[in-house]
Amino acid sequence: MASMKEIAQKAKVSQATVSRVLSGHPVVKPETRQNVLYWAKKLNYQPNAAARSLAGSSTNLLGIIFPEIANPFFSEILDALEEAANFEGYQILLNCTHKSIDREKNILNELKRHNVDGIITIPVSSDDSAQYYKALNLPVVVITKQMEGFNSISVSHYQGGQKIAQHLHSLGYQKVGYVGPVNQSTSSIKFQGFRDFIAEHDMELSDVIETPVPATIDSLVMYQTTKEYLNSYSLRSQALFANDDVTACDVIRALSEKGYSVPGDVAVIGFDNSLLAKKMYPSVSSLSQPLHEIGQQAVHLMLRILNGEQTEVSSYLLDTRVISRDSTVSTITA
Amino acid sequence: MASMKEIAQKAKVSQATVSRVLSGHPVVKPETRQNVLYWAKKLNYQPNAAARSLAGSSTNLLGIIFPEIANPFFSEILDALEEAANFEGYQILLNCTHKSIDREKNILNELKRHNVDGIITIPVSSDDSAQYYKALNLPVVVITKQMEGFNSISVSHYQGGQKIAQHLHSLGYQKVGYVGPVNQSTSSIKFQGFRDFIAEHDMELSDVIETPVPATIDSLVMYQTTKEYLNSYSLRSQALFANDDVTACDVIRALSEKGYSVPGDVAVIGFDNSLLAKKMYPSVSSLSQPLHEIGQQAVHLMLRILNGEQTEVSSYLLDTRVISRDSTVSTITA
DNA sequence: TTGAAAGCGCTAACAC
DNA sequence: GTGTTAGCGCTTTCAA
Repeated sequence: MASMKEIAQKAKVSQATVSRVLSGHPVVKPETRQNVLYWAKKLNYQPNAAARSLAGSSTNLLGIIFPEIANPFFSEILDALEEAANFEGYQILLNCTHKSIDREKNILNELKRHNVDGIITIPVSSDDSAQYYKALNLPVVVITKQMEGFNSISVSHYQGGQKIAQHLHSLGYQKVGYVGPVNQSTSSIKFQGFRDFIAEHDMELSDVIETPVPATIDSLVMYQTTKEYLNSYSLRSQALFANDDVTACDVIRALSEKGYSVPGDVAVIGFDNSLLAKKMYPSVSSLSQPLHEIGQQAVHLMLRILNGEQTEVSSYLLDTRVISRDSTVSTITA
Repeated sequence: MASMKEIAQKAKVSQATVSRVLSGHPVVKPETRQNVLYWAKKLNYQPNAAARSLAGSSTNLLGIIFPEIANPFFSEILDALEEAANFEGYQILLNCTHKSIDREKNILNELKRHNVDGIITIPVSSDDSAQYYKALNLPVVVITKQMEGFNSISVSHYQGGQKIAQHLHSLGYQKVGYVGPVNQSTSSIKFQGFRDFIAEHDMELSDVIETPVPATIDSLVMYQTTKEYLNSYSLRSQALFANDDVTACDVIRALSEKGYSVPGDVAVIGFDNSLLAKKMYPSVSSLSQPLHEIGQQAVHLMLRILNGEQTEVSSYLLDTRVISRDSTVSTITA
């Protein structure tokens, strides 16, 4: 690969001048600049990232930490993240915790070695992960959730839960239920918003189907738990709020297999508005998180931090809205 | 961050000795080694990747090039790729072409700058992309398709098309149709296998719904094209082969909206066996590509190349099989 | 078995 | 405006 040295020789200037030209330093004489640029182009010069990094400049590397990739919710965000980062001239180092805090620690060490300029992360735990990120002393942007003391881009899960309840309320459903984890961080917040709205309106929480947090997207645990519940109890709800779209799909399957029609007998609404909700037939109503925007904003926030334009820590909450589809209001003509 | 120099000072040896110990050079005296390791651990030493790279060793960086991320087919492979790579101590530089060959060229330059050890890619075009990869002079592994002159891990799309036809044949469907692009590389090969099987058996290709290649996963073009076809012609097929699972979902929606029941009136089968096929209700029959294995094998093949254990170019074809689900054989009790 | 020293390609401070 | 020079943290000869 062509180096600055070669360009310097061809252009008959010093290597420092080449550096000046290529890093846009203004003092160079126009014709010298032209000449250097000519040779740089001719030799298809690509700056050596390692050398740049070593010599003290930035790496233009962003570390990305996700719990899981093969989940439409995450992969849509990743898509946006990649696009925004590359547009801004950054490369992405992709890492996956699989929800293990030990993996997360290792990843953090790896990213440190590679001198990433910053990290955009969905941390394993909002409580336990914080110390490790703090110790890095690097710009960090947390996404899809909040972590005390860190910049974040997310949505209000509490308000999301409320909006879901409100949607069901506006459709006239009075007895409603919830399917999902009840103690896990974001899930419990959604649930709380949901319950609070119910309590304040003429509604009743008729069923709570508590599920474990699934380890991977392939887990059948939400389906199984729902199926068992339906086998053991008679469902009292007219509408069910599923903790996310994956769960919603599983709930619809379980209900359908037990002979309930959706939404005829029971309405179902998910959370995230990921690909699954859109592609299912009947399509699944869902609370829309602006996935693309989360990715984009995360990158832009990171850039502001790197440019010193943003120094104080802040949490940005993006807007959500209910996307009403077939699973709560049928448009299907029988 | 602790450097070798610091360790050298603490351990009272030269920096060269520290390097020897940490890179596993055998000549070091055991007690010296122990001492150095003690300090390395104590200072939580992390080797500086840039310095390593610059000093001539490998970067442990793998470039990954995908056309798109927010597609379950790709994101499942990416998941496996990340896991295998990290397990082997490699970091992944993720890049997305969005099916543009210009983007692809830029990405290749970016990866070159970062001195990646190798590239695992789904090239934009099996014909036009080749030259740019060749020019890099880096180890390349192509996945999910084949590219002349390059190592690859994929499945036989021709055989896949045949297996689909065979599956439909074995279920007694005689009039069958196809939905998807007919001229695009892999799609046309699937279609050819499908047609050849039909020609050799007592079957008839009754409908061909040609669609454009969708630009993104959010494209509604397959749905729309199918809907228009159904509006214009009366469907003659008893079963439809959809070019991939995303298309299958769209086809099921279009059919259902037109009053066809699936599989009662028309059976539908997809290709890839991605998340969508599994999570849909009714679930979608599909030709299973071993997505996890493709990712894993790609990384392992890359390692063999990097270790000089594999020098000649070869194409590996992994096994596929039909996963029979609700959309071809209903298990749903009405 | 260990140390000294060169050099990877670049940035940035300093001198002219 | 431009050249010279000193590192950045490591790997790798070459000597001792």
